[in-house]
Amino acid sequence: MKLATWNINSLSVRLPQVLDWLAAQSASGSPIEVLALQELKMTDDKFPVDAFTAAGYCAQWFGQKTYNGVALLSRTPATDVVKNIPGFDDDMARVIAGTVEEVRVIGAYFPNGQEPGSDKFEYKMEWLKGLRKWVKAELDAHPKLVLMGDFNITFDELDMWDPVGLKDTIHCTEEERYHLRALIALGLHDSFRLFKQAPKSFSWWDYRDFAFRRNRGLRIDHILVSNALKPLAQACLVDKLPRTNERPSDHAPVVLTLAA
DNA sequence: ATGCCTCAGCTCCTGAGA
Repeated sequence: MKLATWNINSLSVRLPQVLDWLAAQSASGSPIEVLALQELKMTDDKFPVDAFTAAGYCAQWFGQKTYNGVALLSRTPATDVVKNIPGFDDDMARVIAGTVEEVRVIGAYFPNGQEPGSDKFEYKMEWLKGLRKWVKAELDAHPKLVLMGDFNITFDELDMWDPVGLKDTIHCTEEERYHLRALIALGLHDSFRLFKQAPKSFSWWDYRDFAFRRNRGLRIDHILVSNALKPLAQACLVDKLPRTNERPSDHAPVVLTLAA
């Protein structure tokens, strides 16, 4: 069973690439069972549900005008769908959760935070606290759980192209990483680091300055698995191929393979 | 310190992203 997360930075622009990628994965013999998308940047009425149905996917979505917006695609229907964090008042569409094949899947677009000390950074910290409280309850109810998405946080220097120059900048501050480790402490694991990875492995590269070609990126898109799922994890990879497309998203998809 | 790029929208500039 393959699960993936991808911040596609406008679904209107990237829909053909998403469909191509899903088709290519299926053609390779192991289709993506669940795909979490972030940054749809569209209202719910614009969501291309027919295109995904035709591609063999069920869809749940939670859109918003201009910014944010998340979706959960799955080959079998998702049940018990939740949008945003229960109990956390939020006017941004950032979270969608559902149960697929007995696995609780949470797809999330974490706040960017803009700059340490800013209002947006404070919002990010409050959002992270709200998320943690809810994920703790979700884990109690669903031991087989995956939390994946665009976290907008690096774990450590391995996730940074320039650990010195980017020290304490947004996505790389101690305060953000504290919250990321607190999520891990609930009983989750960074599936990417369960496996040997090439040095300088990233999931996002700035559009500017030929950052992708120079591999100047960050690893900010993650797939966390619960204790119960950890023994089933077989591989976790960043698929950089879609980042070489014409008009790519600035993020690449991350793919986790779980034993059946 | 800023632009470098990309996207959406109150669209020929601005805000935001990361």
